[in-house]
Amino acid sequence: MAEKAPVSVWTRPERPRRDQPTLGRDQIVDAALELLDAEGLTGLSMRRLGTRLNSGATSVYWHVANKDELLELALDRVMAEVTVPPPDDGGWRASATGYARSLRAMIHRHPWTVTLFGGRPMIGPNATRVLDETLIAFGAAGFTDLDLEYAWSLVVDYVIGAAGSEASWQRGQPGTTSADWIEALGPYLTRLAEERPTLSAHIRDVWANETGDILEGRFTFGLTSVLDGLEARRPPAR
Amino acid sequence: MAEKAPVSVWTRPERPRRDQPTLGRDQIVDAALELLDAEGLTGLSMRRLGTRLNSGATSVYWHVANKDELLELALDRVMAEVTVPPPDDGGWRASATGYARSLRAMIHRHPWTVTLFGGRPMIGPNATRVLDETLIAFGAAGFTDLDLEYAWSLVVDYVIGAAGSEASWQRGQPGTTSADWIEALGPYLTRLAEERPTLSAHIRDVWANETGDILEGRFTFGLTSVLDGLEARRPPAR
DNA sequence: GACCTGCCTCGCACACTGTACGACTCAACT
DNA sequence: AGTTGAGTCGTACAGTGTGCGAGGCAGGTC
Repeated sequence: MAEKAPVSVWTRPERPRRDQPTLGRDQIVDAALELLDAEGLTGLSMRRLGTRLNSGATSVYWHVANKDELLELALDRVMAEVTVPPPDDGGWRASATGYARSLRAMIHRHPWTVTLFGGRPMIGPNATRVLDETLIAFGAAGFTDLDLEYAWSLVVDYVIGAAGSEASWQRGQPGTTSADWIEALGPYLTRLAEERPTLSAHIRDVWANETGDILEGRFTFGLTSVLDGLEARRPPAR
Repeated sequence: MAEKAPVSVWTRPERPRRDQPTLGRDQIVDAALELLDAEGLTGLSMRRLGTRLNSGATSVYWHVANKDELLELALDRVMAEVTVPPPDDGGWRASATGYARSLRAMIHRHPWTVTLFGGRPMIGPNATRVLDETLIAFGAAGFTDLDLEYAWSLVVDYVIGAAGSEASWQRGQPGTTSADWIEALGPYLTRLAEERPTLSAHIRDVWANETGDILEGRFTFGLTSVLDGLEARRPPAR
Protein backbone atom coordinates (compact mmCIF):
# COMPACT_ATOMS: atom_id res chain seq x y z
CA MET A 1 0.00 0.00 0.00
CA ALA A 2 2.92 2.28 0.51
CA GLU A 3 4.05 2.31 -3.09
CA LYS A 4 3.48 5.98 -3.59
CA ALA A 5 5.68 6.14 -6.68
CA PRO A 6 7.41 9.40 -7.42
CA VAL A 7 4.38 10.97 -8.99
CA SER A 8 5.00 12.53 -12.33
CA VAL A 9 3.96 16.07 -12.86
CA TRP A 10 1.11 15.07 -15.13
CA THR A 11 -0.74 12.77 -12.81
CA ARG A 12 -2.72 14.87 -10.48
CA PRO A 13 -1.93 13.97 -6.86
CA GLU A 14 -4.87 11.97 -5.67
CA ARG A 15 -7.32 13.69 -3.39
CA PRO A 16 -5.71 12.97 -0.04
CA ARG A 17 -8.68 11.10 1.26
CA ARG A 18 -10.41 14.00 2.88
CA ASP A 19 -13.71 12.43 1.91
CA GLN A 20 -13.33 10.02 4.76
CA PRO A 21 -13.96 11.38 8.19
CA THR A 22 -10.64 12.65 9.42
CA LEU A 23 -8.80 10.72 12.07
CA GLY A 24 -10.37 10.92 15.48
CA ARG A 25 -9.98 9.17 18.80
CA ASP A 26 -13.09 7.11 18.28
CA GLN A 27 -12.01 5.62 15.00
CA ILE A 28 -8.51 5.07 16.31
CA VAL A 29 -9.81 3.14 19.29
CA ASP A 30 -12.18 1.21 17.06
CA ALA A 31 -9.37 0.03 14.84
CA ALA A 32 -7.14 -0.70 17.82
CA LEU A 33 -9.87 -2.87 19.33
CA GLU A 34 -10.19 -4.87 16.15
CA LEU A 35 -6.49 -5.64 16.21
CA LEU A 36 -6.46 -6.34 19.94
CA ASP A 37 -9.44 -8.67 19.89
CA ALA A 38 -8.15 -10.50 16.85
CA GLU A 39 -4.53 -10.99 17.81
CA GLY A 40 -4.01 -9.81 21.35
CA LEU A 41 -1.63 -7.25 22.72
CA THR A 42 1.23 -8.19 20.43
CA GLY A 43 -1.05 -7.85 17.41
CA LEU A 44 -1.37 -4.13 17.97
CA SER A 45 1.49 -2.10 16.61
CA MET A 46 1.32 1.52 15.65
CA ARG A 47 2.29 0.74 12.11
CA ARG A 48 -0.37 -1.90 11.65
CA LEU A 49 -2.85 0.45 13.25
CA GLY A 50 -1.85 3.12 10.77
CA THR A 51 -2.38 0.93 7.74
CA ARG A 52 -5.67 -0.30 9.21
CA LEU A 53 -6.77 3.31 9.33
CA ASN A 54 -5.48 4.05 5.84
CA SER A 55 -3.26 6.67 7.35
CA GLY A 56 0.38 7.20 7.97
CA ALA A 57 2.07 5.19 10.63
CA THR A 58 2.67 8.08 12.96
CA SER A 59 -0.48 10.09 12.33
CA VAL A 60 -2.05 8.56 15.37
CA TYR A 61 0.39 10.42 17.57
CA TRP A 62 -1.41 13.65 16.96
CA HIS A 63 -4.50 12.35 18.74
CA VAL A 64 -2.82 10.17 21.33
CA ALA A 65 0.35 10.85 23.26
CA ASN A 66 1.76 7.32 23.10
CA LYS A 67 0.78 3.70 22.89
CA ASP A 68 0.09 3.42 26.60
CA GLU A 69 -2.49 6.15 26.36
CA LEU A 70 -4.09 4.38 23.45
CA LEU A 71 -4.33 1.22 25.50
CA GLU A 72 -5.87 3.20 28.31
CA LEU A 73 -8.54 4.45 25.94
CA ALA A 74 -9.15 0.95 24.62
CA LEU A 75 -9.42 -0.45 28.12
CA ASP A 76 -11.97 2.12 29.13
CA ARG A 77 -13.90 1.53 25.96
CA VAL A 78 -14.43 -2.15 26.74
CA MET A 79 -15.31 -1.29 30.32
CA ALA A 80 -18.49 0.09 28.80
CA GLU A 81 -19.59 -3.51 28.33
CA VAL A 82 -19.57 -4.18 32.06
CA THR A 83 -22.90 -3.73 33.75
CA VAL A 84 -23.89 -3.66 37.42
CA PRO A 85 -27.51 -4.53 38.14
CA PRO A 86 -28.92 -2.03 40.64
CA PRO A 87 -29.18 -3.60 44.09
CA ASP A 88 -32.82 -2.61 44.60
CA ASP A 89 -33.96 -5.21 42.09
CA GLY A 90 -32.65 -8.36 43.67
CA GLY A 91 -30.51 -7.35 46.63
CA TRP A 92 -26.78 -6.77 46.85
CA ARG A 93 -25.95 -10.37 46.15
CA ALA A 94 -27.69 -10.48 42.80
CA SER A 95 -26.06 -7.20 42.00
CA ALA A 96 -22.61 -8.48 42.88
CA THR A 97 -23.01 -11.71 40.92
CA GLY A 98 -24.33 -9.81 37.93
CA TYR A 99 -21.33 -7.52 38.07
CA ALA A 100 -18.88 -10.37 38.50
CA ARG A 101 -20.30 -12.37 35.59
CA SER A 102 -20.43 -9.33 33.39
CA LEU A 103 -16.81 -8.48 34.12
CA ARG A 104 -15.76 -12.06 33.52
CA ALA A 105 -17.60 -12.19 30.20
CA MET A 106 -15.93 -8.96 29.14
CA ILE A 107 -12.51 -10.36 29.97
CA HIS A 108 -13.30 -13.45 27.92
CA ARG A 109 -14.23 -11.27 24.98
CA HIS A 110 -11.10 -9.14 25.39
CA PRO A 111 -8.39 -11.25 27.01
CA TRP A 112 -5.76 -8.59 26.42
CA THR A 113 -7.29 -6.53 29.19
CA VAL A 114 -5.91 -8.82 31.86
CA THR A 115 -2.38 -7.50 31.58
CA LEU A 116 -3.62 -3.92 31.70
CA PHE A 117 -5.78 -4.13 34.82
CA GLY A 118 -4.17 -2.29 37.64
CA GLY A 119 -1.34 -1.11 35.47
CA ARG A 120 -2.40 2.37 36.30
CA PRO A 121 -5.48 3.68 38.10
CA MET A 122 -8.48 3.31 35.83
CA ILE A 123 -10.14 6.69 35.81
CA GLY A 124 -11.81 6.72 32.43
CA PRO A 125 -15.52 7.53 32.29
CA ASN A 126 -16.67 3.95 31.92
CA ALA A 127 -14.34 2.61 34.57
CA THR A 128 -15.50 5.24 37.03
CA ARG A 129 -19.12 4.52 36.19
CA VAL A 130 -18.61 0.83 36.91
CA LEU A 131 -16.71 1.61 40.08
CA ASP A 132 -19.41 3.97 41.29
CA GLU A 133 -22.12 1.44 40.66
CA THR A 134 -20.28 -1.37 42.42
CA LEU A 135 -19.65 0.84 45.42
CA ILE A 136 -23.37 1.58 45.55
CA ALA A 137 -24.15 -2.12 45.29
CA PHE A 138 -21.81 -3.10 48.09
CA GLY A 139 -22.97 -0.10 50.08
CA ALA A 140 -26.48 -1.54 49.83
CA ALA A 141 -25.09 -4.63 51.52
CA GLY A 142 -24.25 -2.50 54.53
CA PHE A 143 -20.53 -2.17 54.04
CA THR A 144 -19.00 1.21 54.81
CA ASP A 145 -15.58 2.85 54.71
CA LEU A 146 -12.76 0.36 54.91
CA ASP A 147 -15.06 -2.63 54.88
CA LEU A 148 -16.61 -1.29 51.71
CA GLU A 149 -13.19 -1.05 50.14
CA TYR A 150 -12.23 -4.52 51.35
CA ALA A 151 -15.43 -6.19 50.22
CA TRP A 152 -15.40 -4.56 46.82
CA SER A 153 -11.81 -5.33 46.06
CA LEU A 154 -12.19 -8.93 47.19
CA VAL A 155 -14.71 -9.53 44.44
CA VAL A 156 -12.76 -7.58 41.86
CA ASP A 157 -9.50 -9.31 42.66
CA TYR A 158 -11.08 -12.74 42.52
CA VAL A 159 -12.85 -12.13 39.24
CA ILE A 160 -9.75 -10.74 37.61
CA GLY A 161 -7.62 -13.57 38.92
CA ALA A 162 -10.08 -16.26 37.84
CA ALA A 163 -11.11 -14.83 34.50
CA GLY A 164 -7.51 -13.88 33.80
CA SER A 165 -6.25 -17.40 34.30
CA GLU A 166 -9.10 -18.75 32.21
CA ALA A 167 -8.44 -16.27 29.45
CA SER A 168 -4.71 -16.76 29.23
CA TRP A 169 -5.35 -20.46 29.30
CA GLN A 170 -7.23 -20.30 26.03
CA ARG A 171 -4.98 -17.67 24.55
CA GLY A 172 -2.06 -20.02 24.14
CA GLN A 173 -3.20 -21.98 21.15
CA PRO A 174 -6.90 -21.85 20.32
CA GLY A 175 -6.93 -25.44 19.16
CA THR A 176 -5.11 -27.19 21.97
CA THR A 177 -7.04 -28.50 24.92
CA SER A 178 -5.52 -29.45 28.22
CA ALA A 179 -5.72 -33.07 27.13
CA ASP A 180 -3.46 -32.22 24.23
CA TRP A 181 -0.96 -30.73 26.62
CA ILE A 182 -0.96 -33.82 28.76
CA GLU A 183 -0.51 -35.91 25.64
CA ALA A 184 2.41 -33.82 24.47
CA LEU A 185 4.24 -33.98 27.78
CA GLY A 186 4.10 -37.75 27.86
CA PRO A 187 7.22 -39.14 29.51
CA TYR A 188 7.70 -36.09 31.68
CA LEU A 189 4.40 -36.82 33.37
CA THR A 190 5.06 -40.51 33.89
CA ARG A 191 8.26 -39.61 35.65
CA LEU A 192 6.28 -37.12 37.70
CA ALA A 193 3.82 -39.82 38.69
CA GLU A 194 6.40 -41.52 40.88
CA GLU A 195 7.54 -38.43 42.72
CA ARG A 196 4.18 -36.72 43.15
CA PRO A 197 1.33 -39.20 43.25
CA THR A 198 -1.25 -36.72 44.53
CA LEU A 199 -0.58 -34.29 41.73
CA SER A 200 -0.57 -36.81 38.94
CA ALA A 201 -3.79 -38.39 40.21
CA HIS A 202 -5.34 -34.96 40.09
CA ILE A 203 -4.06 -34.40 36.58
CA ARG A 204 -5.47 -37.71 35.46
CA ASP A 205 -8.86 -37.29 37.13
CA VAL A 206 -9.55 -33.60 36.61
CA TRP A 207 -7.37 -31.85 34.09
CA ALA A 208 -7.25 -34.63 31.53
CA ASN A 209 -10.93 -34.22 30.75
CA GLU A 210 -11.32 -30.52 31.24
CA THR A 211 -14.30 -29.03 29.48
CA GLY A 212 -16.04 -25.70 29.44
CA ASP A 213 -18.39 -27.02 32.10
CA ILE A 214 -15.52 -27.31 34.52
CA LEU A 215 -14.61 -23.69 33.92
CA GLU A 216 -18.20 -22.69 34.62
CA GLY A 217 -18.43 -24.83 37.71
CA ARG A 218 -15.17 -23.50 38.99
CA PHE A 219 -16.24 -19.90 38.66
CA THR A 220 -19.65 -20.33 40.26
CA PHE A 221 -18.05 -22.29 43.06
CA GLY A 222 -15.51 -19.56 43.63
CA LEU A 223 -17.94 -16.69 43.36
CA THR A 224 -20.54 -18.15 45.69
CA SER A 225 -17.81 -19.01 48.16
CA VAL A 226 -16.55 -15.45 48.06
CA LEU A 227 -20.02 -14.00 48.50
CA ASP A 228 -20.73 -16.41 51.34
CA GLY A 229 -17.56 -15.24 53.03
CA LEU A 230 -18.67 -11.66 52.56
CA GLU A 231 -22.13 -12.40 53.88
CA ALA A 232 -20.63 -13.58 57.14
CA ARG A 233 -18.76 -10.31 57.47
CA ARG A 234 -21.70 -8.12 56.55
CA PRO A 235 -23.04 -5.86 59.30
CA PRO A 236 -26.50 -6.90 60.49
CA ALA A 237 -29.34 -5.56 58.40
CA ARG A 238 -30.68 -2.28 59.56
CA MET B 1 6.36 -29.27 9.17
CA ALA B 2 7.82 -27.70 12.27
CA GLU B 3 7.49 -30.79 14.40
CA LYS B 4 10.09 -29.92 16.99
CA ALA B 5 8.65 -26.63 18.12
CA PRO B 6 6.12 -27.33 20.89
CA VAL B 7 8.34 -29.29 23.24
CA SER B 8 8.66 -27.55 26.58
CA VAL B 9 11.86 -26.68 28.38
CA TRP B 10 11.37 -29.25 31.03
CA THR B 11 11.32 -32.20 28.69
CA ARG B 12 14.65 -31.39 27.12
CA PRO B 13 17.65 -32.06 29.31
CA GLU B 14 20.12 -29.32 29.90
CA ARG B 15 22.95 -29.47 27.47
CA PRO B 16 25.90 -31.11 29.12
CA ARG B 17 28.45 -28.65 30.30
CA ARG B 18 32.02 -29.18 29.50
CA ASP B 19 34.42 -28.28 32.21
CA GLN B 20 34.58 -24.81 33.54
CA PRO B 21 31.88 -22.47 34.65
CA THR B 22 31.19 -21.41 31.13
CA LEU B 23 27.68 -20.34 30.36
CA GLY B 24 25.00 -22.54 31.93
CA ARG B 25 21.30 -22.39 32.57
CA ASP B 26 21.78 -21.56 36.21
CA GLN B 27 23.94 -18.54 35.62
CA ILE B 28 21.73 -17.37 32.81
CA VAL B 29 18.65 -17.53 34.98
CA ASP B 30 20.55 -15.82 37.80
CA ALA B 31 21.45 -12.89 35.62
CA ALA B 32 17.97 -12.75 34.12
CA LEU B 33 16.47 -12.58 37.60
CA GLU B 34 18.68 -9.66 38.51
CA LEU B 35 17.47 -7.75 35.52
CA LEU B 36 13.85 -8.74 36.03
CA ASP B 37 13.74 -7.83 39.70
CA ALA B 38 15.53 -4.55 39.09
CA GLU B 39 13.61 -3.28 36.09
CA GLY B 40 10.73 -5.58 35.38
CA LEU B 41 9.85 -7.47 32.25
CA THR B 42 10.90 -4.68 29.94
CA GLY B 43 14.28 -4.50 31.61
CA LEU B 44 15.22 -7.94 30.36
CA SER B 45 16.50 -8.03 26.84
CA MET B 46 18.71 -10.69 25.39
CA ARG B 47 21.41 -8.17 24.61
CA ARG B 48 21.49 -6.74 28.12
CA LEU B 49 21.48 -10.27 29.44
CA GLY B 50 24.45 -11.06 27.25
CA THR B 51 26.53 -8.14 28.45
CA ARG B 52 25.53 -8.91 32.03
CA LEU B 53 26.98 -12.36 31.54
CA ASN B 54 30.10 -11.04 29.83
CA SER B 55 29.17 -13.02 26.80
CA GLY B 56 27.95 -12.42 23.32
CA ALA B 57 24.42 -11.28 22.81
CA THR B 58 23.25 -14.46 21.19
CA SER B 59 25.28 -16.97 23.14
CA VAL B 60 22.34 -17.58 25.41
CA TYR B 61 20.45 -19.18 22.57
CA TRP B 62 22.59 -22.25 22.79
CA HIS B 63 21.25 -23.03 26.25
CA VAL B 64 17.72 -21.76 25.83
CA ALA B 65 15.47 -22.00 22.79
CA ASN B 66 13.99 -18.52 23.03
CA LYS B 67 13.08 -15.76 25.42
CA ASP B 68 9.80 -17.35 26.44
CA GLU B 69 11.60 -20.44 27.58
CA LEU B 70 13.99 -18.31 29.57
CA LEU B 71 11.06 -16.62 31.29
CA GLU B 72 9.60 -20.03 32.04
CA LEU B 73 12.83 -20.99 33.73
CA ALA B 74 12.92 -17.74 35.69
CA LEU B 75 9.32 -18.17 36.79
CA ASP B 76 9.94 -21.64 38.05
CA ARG B 77 13.06 -20.47 39.84
CA VAL B 78 11.14 -17.94 41.93
CA MET B 79 8.45 -20.51 42.61
CA ALA B 80 11.08 -22.13 44.80
CA GLU B 81 10.47 -19.33 47.29
CA VAL B 82 6.86 -20.38 47.81
CA THR B 83 6.30 -22.67 50.76
CA VAL B 84 3.27 -24.64 51.88
CA PRO B 85 3.20 -25.52 55.58
CA PRO B 86 2.19 -29.18 55.96
CA PRO B 87 -1.42 -29.46 57.12
CA ASP B 88 -0.65 -31.81 59.99
CA ASP B 89 0.95 -28.98 61.92
CA GLY B 90 -1.95 -26.59 62.21
CA GLY B 91 -4.73 -27.92 60.07
CA TRP B 92 -5.63 -27.15 56.49
CA ARG B 93 -6.52 -23.55 57.25
CA ALA B 94 -3.12 -22.66 58.60
CA SER B 95 -1.60 -24.45 55.66
CA ALA B 96 -3.70 -22.51 53.17
CA THR B 97 -2.99 -19.14 54.76
CA GLY B 98 0.70 -19.91 54.93
CA TYR B 99 0.68 -20.79 51.27
CA ALA B 100 -1.33 -17.73 50.31
CA ARG B 101 0.90 -15.34 52.23
CA SER B 102 4.02 -16.97 50.88
CA LEU B 103 2.79 -16.70 47.32
CA ARG B 104 1.78 -13.09 47.85
CA ALA B 105 5.17 -12.22 49.31
CA MET B 106 6.88 -13.85 46.34
CA ILE B 107 4.80 -11.80 43.93
CA HIS B 108 5.73 -8.66 45.82
CA ARG B 109 9.39 -9.52 45.49
CA HIS B 110 9.04 -10.38 41.80
CA PRO B 111 6.15 -8.36 40.37
CA TRP B 112 7.02 -9.37 36.82
CA THR B 113 5.66 -12.84 37.54
CA VAL B 114 2.07 -11.60 37.44
CA THR B 115 1.96 -11.31 33.68
CA LEU B 116 3.45 -14.76 33.29
CA PHE B 117 1.09 -16.70 35.54
CA GLY B 118 -1.16 -18.87 33.49
CA GLY B 119 0.54 -17.91 30.28
CA ARG B 120 1.29 -21.54 29.82
CA PRO B 121 0.87 -24.45 32.20
CA MET B 122 3.50 -24.24 34.91
CA ILE B 123 5.11 -27.64 34.98
CA GLY B 124 8.58 -26.83 36.21
CA PRO B 125 9.91 -28.73 39.20
CA ASN B 126 9.22 -26.01 41.74
CA ALA B 127 5.78 -25.21 40.41
CA THR B 128 4.81 -28.86 40.50
CA ARG B 129 6.19 -29.19 44.01
CA VAL B 130 4.08 -26.26 45.19
CA LEU B 131 1.04 -27.56 43.36
CA ASP B 132 1.45 -31.01 44.86
CA GLU B 133 1.77 -29.62 48.37
CA THR B 134 -1.27 -27.39 48.02
CA LEU B 135 -3.33 -30.30 46.72
CA ILE B 136 -2.28 -32.29 49.75
CA ALA B 137 -3.21 -29.40 52.01
CA PHE B 138 -6.65 -28.94 50.53
CA GLY B 139 -7.09 -32.68 50.44
CA ALA B 140 -6.52 -32.66 54.19
CA ALA B 141 -9.50 -30.30 54.38
CA GLY B 142 -11.64 -33.06 52.93
CA PHE B 143 -11.97 -31.79 49.39
CA THR B 144 -11.81 -34.38 46.63
CA ASP B 145 -11.94 -34.48 42.83
CA LEU B 146 -13.71 -31.48 41.36
CA ASP B 147 -14.22 -29.80 44.71
CA LEU B 148 -10.51 -30.11 45.33
CA GLU B 149 -9.83 -28.41 42.02
CA TYR B 150 -12.40 -25.72 42.74
CA ALA B 151 -11.21 -25.00 46.25
CA TRP B 152 -7.57 -24.86 45.30
CA SER B 153 -8.05 -22.61 42.33
CA LEU B 154 -10.27 -20.25 44.29
CA VAL B 155 -7.39 -19.49 46.63
CA VAL B 156 -4.84 -19.30 43.85
CA ASP B 157 -6.97 -17.03 41.71
CA TYR B 158 -7.70 -14.70 44.58
CA VAL B 159 -4.10 -14.42 45.69
CA ILE B 160 -2.86 -13.77 42.17
CA GLY B 161 -5.57 -11.21 41.57
CA ALA B 162 -5.00 -9.42 44.85
CA ALA B 163 -1.22 -9.54 44.91
CA GLY B 164 -1.13 -8.72 41.24
CA SER B 165 -3.13 -5.56 41.64
CA GLU B 166 -1.03 -4.58 44.65
CA ALA B 167 2.17 -5.22 42.78
CA SER B 168 1.27 -3.37 39.62
CA TRP B 169 0.03 -0.56 41.81
CA GLN B 170 3.51 -0.02 43.18
CA ARG B 171 5.25 -0.76 39.92
CA GLY B 172 4.09 2.46 38.31
CA GLN B 173 6.38 4.87 40.05
CA PRO B 174 8.02 3.74 43.26
CA GLY B 175 7.78 7.18 44.80
CA THR B 176 4.20 8.08 44.10
CA THR B 177 1.51 7.21 46.59
CA SER B 178 -2.18 7.16 45.84
CA ALA B 179 -2.45 10.55 47.51
CA ASP B 180 -0.05 11.91 44.93
CA TRP B 181 -2.26 10.55 42.21
CA ILE B 182 -5.31 12.20 43.63
CA GLU B 183 -3.38 15.43 43.94
CA ALA B 184 -2.24 15.22 40.33
CA LEU B 185 -5.70 14.60 38.99
CA GLY B 186 -7.10 17.67 40.69
CA PRO B 187 -9.82 19.28 38.56
CA TYR B 188 -10.79 15.98 36.97
CA LEU B 189 -11.79 14.70 40.37
CA THR B 190 -13.74 17.78 41.37
CA ARG B 191 -15.79 17.44 38.22
CA LEU B 192 -16.27 13.79 39.08
CA ALA B 193 -17.53 14.74 42.52
CA GLU B 194 -20.72 16.17 41.08
CA GLU B 195 -21.56 13.23 38.86
CA ARG B 196 -20.56 10.42 41.16
CA PRO B 197 -20.85 11.38 44.81
CA THR B 198 -20.52 7.84 46.14
CA LEU B 199 -17.28 7.27 44.33
CA SER B 200 -15.66 10.56 45.22
CA ALA B 201 -16.61 10.15 48.85
CA HIS B 202 -14.90 6.79 48.78
CA ILE B 203 -11.84 8.30 47.17
CA ARG B 204 -11.68 11.01 49.80
CA ASP B 205 -12.23 8.72 52.75
CA VAL B 206 -10.26 5.65 51.77
CA TRP B 207 -7.86 6.05 48.89
CA ALA B 208 -6.60 9.49 49.81
CA ASN B 209 -4.87 8.14 52.87
CA GLU B 210 -3.86 4.73 51.67
CA THR B 211 -1.01 3.19 53.57
CA GLY B 212 0.65 -0.17 53.70
CA ASP B 213 -1.66 -1.06 56.56
CA ILE B 214 -4.65 -0.81 54.28
CA LEU B 215 -3.02 -3.22 51.87
CA GLU B 216 -2.43 -5.65 54.70
CA GLY B 217 -5.94 -5.27 56.05
CA ARG B 218 -7.41 -5.74 52.63
CA PHE B 219 -5.56 -8.97 52.04
CA THR B 220 -6.31 -10.54 55.40
CA PHE B 221 -9.95 -9.54 55.00
CA GLY B 222 -10.09 -11.12 51.59
CA LEU B 223 -8.21 -14.25 52.51
CA THR B 224 -10.21 -14.99 55.65
CA SER B 225 -13.42 -14.36 53.74
CA VAL B 226 -12.34 -16.80 51.07
CA LEU B 227 -11.38 -19.43 53.61
CA ASP B 228 -14.65 -18.91 55.48
CA GLY B 229 -16.51 -19.47 52.25
CA LEU B 230 -14.51 -22.64 51.67
CA GLU B 231 -15.15 -23.84 55.21
CA ALA B 232 -18.87 -23.72 54.55
CA ARG B 233 -18.43 -25.93 51.51
CA ARG B 234 -16.09 -28.37 53.19
CA PRO B 235 -17.43 -31.91 53.60
CA PRO B 236 -17.99 -32.84 57.25
CA ALA B 237 -14.92 -34.18 58.98
CA ARG B 238 -14.84 -37.88 59.39
C1' DG C 1 -5.75 38.75 -4.58
C1' DA C 2 -1.66 37.73 -0.86
C1' DC C 3 -0.33 36.27 3.55
C1' DC C 4 -0.39 34.31 7.89
C1' DT C 5 -1.69 30.91 11.40
C1' DG C 6 -3.81 27.26 13.39
C1' DC C 7 -4.70 22.02 12.90
C1' DC C 8 -3.47 17.73 11.00
C1' DT C 9 -0.85 14.21 8.18
C1' DC C 10 3.09 11.76 6.96
C1' DG C 11 8.04 10.24 5.65
C1' DC C 12 12.23 9.60 7.59
C1' DA C 13 15.41 8.39 11.14
C1' DC C 14 17.00 6.53 15.53
C1' DA C 15 17.66 3.40 18.93
C1' DC C 16 16.09 -0.74 20.21
C1' DT C 17 14.04 -5.58 20.09
C1' DG C 18 14.14 -11.14 19.26
C1' DT C 19 16.50 -14.39 16.84
C1' DA C 20 18.35 -17.10 12.40
C1' DC C 21 22.67 -18.23 10.51
C1' DG C 22 27.20 -19.14 9.51
C1' DA C 23 31.91 -18.63 11.00
C1' DC C 24 34.84 -19.50 14.49
C1' DT C 25 37.48 -21.72 18.82
C1' DC C 26 39.02 -25.45 21.30
C1' DA C 27 38.89 -29.66 24.07
C1' DA C 28 38.26 -34.65 23.48
C1' DC C 29 38.41 -38.81 20.94
C1' DT C 30 39.98 -41.92 17.17
C1' DA D 1 47.22 -35.93 13.10
C1' DG D 2 42.69 -35.65 11.93
C1' DT D 3 38.00 -35.47 13.04
C1' DT D 4 34.20 -34.33 15.68
C1' DG D 5 31.07 -31.67 18.07
C1' DA D 6 30.00 -28.49 21.93
C1' DG D 7 29.87 -23.82 22.69
C1' DT D 8 30.61 -18.76 21.48
C1' DC D 9 30.07 -14.76 18.80
C1' DG D 10 29.39 -11.09 14.88
C1' DT D 11 26.41 -9.97 11.53
C1' DA D 12 22.01 -9.38 9.58
C1' DC D 13 16.98 -9.02 9.12
C1' DA D 14 12.58 -7.73 10.10
C1' DG D 15 10.08 -5.49 13.31
C1' DT D 16 9.06 -2.13 17.32
C1' DG D 17 7.78 2.87 19.57
C1' DT D 18 8.27 7.40 18.66
C1' DG D 19 10.80 12.33 17.89
C1' DC D 20 11.24 15.59 14.32
C1' DG D 21 10.58 18.40 10.63
C1' DA D 22 8.55 19.15 6.25
C1' DG D 23 4.62 19.89 4.41
C1' DG D 24 -0.78 20.50 3.16
C1' DC D 25 -5.22 22.24 4.16
C1' DA D 26 -8.97 25.63 6.11
C1' DG D 27 -10.06 29.88 7.70
C1' DG D 28 -9.14 34.53 8.97
C1' DT D 29 -6.93 39.39 8.14
C1' DC D 30 -4.97 42.74 5.37
